[in-house]
Amino acid sequence: MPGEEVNDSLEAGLPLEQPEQPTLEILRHSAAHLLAAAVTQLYPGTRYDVGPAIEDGFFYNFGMPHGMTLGPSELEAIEKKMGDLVTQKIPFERQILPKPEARKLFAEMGQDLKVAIIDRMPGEVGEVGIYRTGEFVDLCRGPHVPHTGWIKAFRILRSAGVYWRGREENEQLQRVYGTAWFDQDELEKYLHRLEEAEKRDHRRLGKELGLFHLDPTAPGMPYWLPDGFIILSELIQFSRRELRRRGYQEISTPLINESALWKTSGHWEHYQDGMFLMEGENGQTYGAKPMNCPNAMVVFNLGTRSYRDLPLRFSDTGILHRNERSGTLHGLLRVQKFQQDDAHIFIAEDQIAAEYERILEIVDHFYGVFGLTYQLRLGTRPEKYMGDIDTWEEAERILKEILLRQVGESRFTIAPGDGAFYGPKIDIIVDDAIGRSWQLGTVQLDFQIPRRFACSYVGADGAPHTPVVIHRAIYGSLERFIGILIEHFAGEFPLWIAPVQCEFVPVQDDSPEVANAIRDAMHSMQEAGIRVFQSQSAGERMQSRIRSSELRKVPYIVVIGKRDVERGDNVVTVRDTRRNSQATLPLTALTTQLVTEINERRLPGS
RNA sequence: GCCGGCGUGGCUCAGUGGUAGAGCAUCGGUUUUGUAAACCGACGGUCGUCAGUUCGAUCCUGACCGCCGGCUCCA
Repeated sequence: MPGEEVNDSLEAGLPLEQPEQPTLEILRHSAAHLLAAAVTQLYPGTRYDVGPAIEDGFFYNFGMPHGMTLGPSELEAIEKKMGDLVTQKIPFERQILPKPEARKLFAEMGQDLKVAIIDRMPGEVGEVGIYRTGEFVDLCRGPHVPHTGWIKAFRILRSAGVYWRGREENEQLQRVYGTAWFDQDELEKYLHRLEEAEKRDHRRLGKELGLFHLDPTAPGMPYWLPDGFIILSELIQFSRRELRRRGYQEISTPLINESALWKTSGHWEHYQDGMFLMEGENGQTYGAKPMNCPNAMVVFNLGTRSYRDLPLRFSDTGILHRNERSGTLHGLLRVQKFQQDDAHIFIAEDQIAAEYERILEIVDHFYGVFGLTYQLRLGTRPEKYMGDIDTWEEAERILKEILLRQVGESRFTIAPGDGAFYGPKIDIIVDDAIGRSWQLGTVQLDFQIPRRFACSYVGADGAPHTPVVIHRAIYGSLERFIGILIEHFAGEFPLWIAPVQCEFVPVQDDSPEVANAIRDAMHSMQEAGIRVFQSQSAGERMQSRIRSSELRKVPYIVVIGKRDVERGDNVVTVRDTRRNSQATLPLTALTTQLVTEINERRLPGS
């Protein structure tokens, strides 16, 4: 639901055609009007702004009288009032007015926010639509349901303070979010879906499965606990192997650098707010790195580089710190400490397209391994940018061309102003459990920073040239990537990254024979590289242990008891918790099966 | 940073202006069990922090810290 764009042209103008059957979108838009009608009735003097239908619901923004804010008790009253208006079956009445007349109407009602919308409309619009719902009048193109009685299944969900027109320097309005459906059953289903999504929440699963910890003494700076660390290191190991094969060289660089470095790179001027700064002994200022790029420039400059060395690919899985505004942190998905599978690739200008192609191939490979579907997004020149506009436009043109050629117009979007301060970028976007979009990987084109560090290589012509740099991260932030993975798999990870791959449960825990059999079995699986674990807690019943393994989402549970030992054939019964099935097979066969599943990086259920 | 909400034992949550409970987990004992919770008992909290109101505050007020939902910002 966040970041919804409100398009004025949809809000105001000539009314749209009424379809034969109202759609969900129409219903929700009408619900937004109903909400505004309720609020203006309850709180006279309320100024109303915009109220569109959004995914799964609707909202409306209000300028409340006397700086009033909307809390739970107000929301309850509003929902009740809406219910009253529903039973009255008030018709939505359409009217078309010349623009000046509409302006006058809203001005007389003191609805300055509506007047502002009219004033922002393009000059060629001569007439606008007005919808009346009893006393409530809204500037609107519609269409709407015939009357308020249609809005039977709705729920007010929450309120939020939002800046008028999304700009921080503007007045803050009160936004009320709600959801609406055609019938009660669909509403219930939606609320149920929200509950299900909550069970996949990576913060909840992270705690339940002991993957990571966020301590109040280090807000937004995750601790990786043993089981979570296994996931982290498996991902890094996988990436390392793939990158080495593709000609990357790994380096490691300082976490803290003196401000001189940041001044050279431009971070001092353009990114200081996002950095943690500290004093040095002699009064110098140091900053924890928010990005690895300046260090990569230092490494590049250590030697005389030739065009024959390019592309020169330095990967750096460094830990970064970014000082975020409080209130923006969110579990692993928005943090102040994270590790990136970062790399900086130094190339000649004519190598840009080919290198991008190679990188986008890696992206496709990596995301495919996890079964993640992603969107690409081109981020263009931001307000705070470095360098000259011509270079920027050239870079943006190159990236757009690459995207058009590689994936086609339908597979990417453009986010104006979303580029890094040193260059435009192509981002990889993935959704979380409740449909919020997050940027993971990023492939950024940079003509600026190498110039600032006076990087150069000797060209085939014998003359010095400035390299172009591609900053790229495939996972992006490992923290964020793992957060997404937790939700994507609901904690049921592919075997190759599952912290515990196989757990052994004894039927009797007072039998030395059983204990020995388990020890031997575990040993042989460990030798094959499988992460095995023995169920602890003496005195528990087998059922209780199985339950506890299931809750920790252990993929395979092997139960061994006296009967198995007496048979002496090394045949075990394994429970496949993902398929909820059981199989009886020789231990060696089980080992082979798991090793194959790990090596093939098979997805759960495939 | 802004708006709203929340902050009680390791976890999930009750509760009251007279300094607190439950279940799970942990620990001890009994049980030795064949595929999602055996039974009995014990330990455990200065109720986020700091001020204030009050005879007395976990409960009321304020500030701060953290968290949650949005806004803004971003990997």
